[in-house]
Amino acid sequence: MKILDIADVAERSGLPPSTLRYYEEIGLIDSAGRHGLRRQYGPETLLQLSLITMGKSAGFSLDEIAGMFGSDGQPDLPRDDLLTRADQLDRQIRDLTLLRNALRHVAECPAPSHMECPTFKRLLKVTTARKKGDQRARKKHPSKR
Amino acid sequence: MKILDIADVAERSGLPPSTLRYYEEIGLIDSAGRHGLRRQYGPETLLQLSLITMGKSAGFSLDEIAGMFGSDGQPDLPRDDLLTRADQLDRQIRDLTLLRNALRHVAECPAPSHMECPTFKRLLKVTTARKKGDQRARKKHPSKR
DNA sequence: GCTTGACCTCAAGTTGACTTGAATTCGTAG
DNA sequence: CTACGAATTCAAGTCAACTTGAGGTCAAGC
Repeated sequence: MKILDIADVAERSGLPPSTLRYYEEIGLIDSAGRHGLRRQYGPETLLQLSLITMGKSAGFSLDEIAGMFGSDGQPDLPRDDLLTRADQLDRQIRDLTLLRNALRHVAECPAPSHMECPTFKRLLKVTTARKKGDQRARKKHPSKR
Repeated sequence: MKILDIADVAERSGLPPSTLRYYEEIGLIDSAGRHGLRRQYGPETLLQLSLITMGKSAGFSLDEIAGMFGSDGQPDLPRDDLLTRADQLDRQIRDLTLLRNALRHVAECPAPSHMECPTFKRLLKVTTARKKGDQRARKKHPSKR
């Protein structure tokens, strides 16, 4: 079964057809052809959609994701950029881990006020030490619409 | 130095004053008072802002964050909910780790086409196996605006 | 060969999270 | 006491990422 129509892809990816059309419109994915009007997709589309979904949950914008993987799904960034992204992710993973620990902690800690609890404060202190220069750089590449 | 005015908080948190006002407007934070018109904040606000920033980077909406921590910064969810959130985070951390590994891999792998590379495909396969029931449950708690 | 249902297009609407701008109000330095 | 600069309010604007709706099209089953 090499070819999937939009309903199949929607079903398997969990994304509504409108979103798939939208992603195609902004050049994030490509359809393999049409059956009548109906869009048909190759199986690699499912992988691309996984990448996109992962990227989104990583906090990347669709624009940034489009920058990481061309519409053919091939990563097309220079090595350095990819590694920079990976480092960003490392930081984010650290933060999430912290947040998770904080949540688990407050779920178990019997202290009446968590802001008083030394463990909790320690958890927070780490992330509080974030400087102000770290806003995500706005990339303004010519929107390909 | 117990009390900070909005400029200090902006400086230390890295958030613009407009955002701080906005957060206050939607009930996410509270100001401790005014000096003339100027908002003054207690030091705990900085911690709350860290939590908010972490939560955002974890992909939570401001509404959800408001649900996790009351405007006093005290977590006020039942234990079970907190643990559920923590589990969500675990999954997300797994995904991000995967994505990071994928990025690092393609930065190093010499294969001409990554979609052919077995290592890359294996990395993707894991997340592709996501079913469709997993949309984040829309919580419709009465927006407190 | 006609109906039907799922898909199509295109424009417009929505939501969340802010930002911007005009007109106004203070506290402080001179 | 006046001027200045920074903060204030409130309405409106912006941006990304979709969704919705009206009106049209097709291929497959009957």
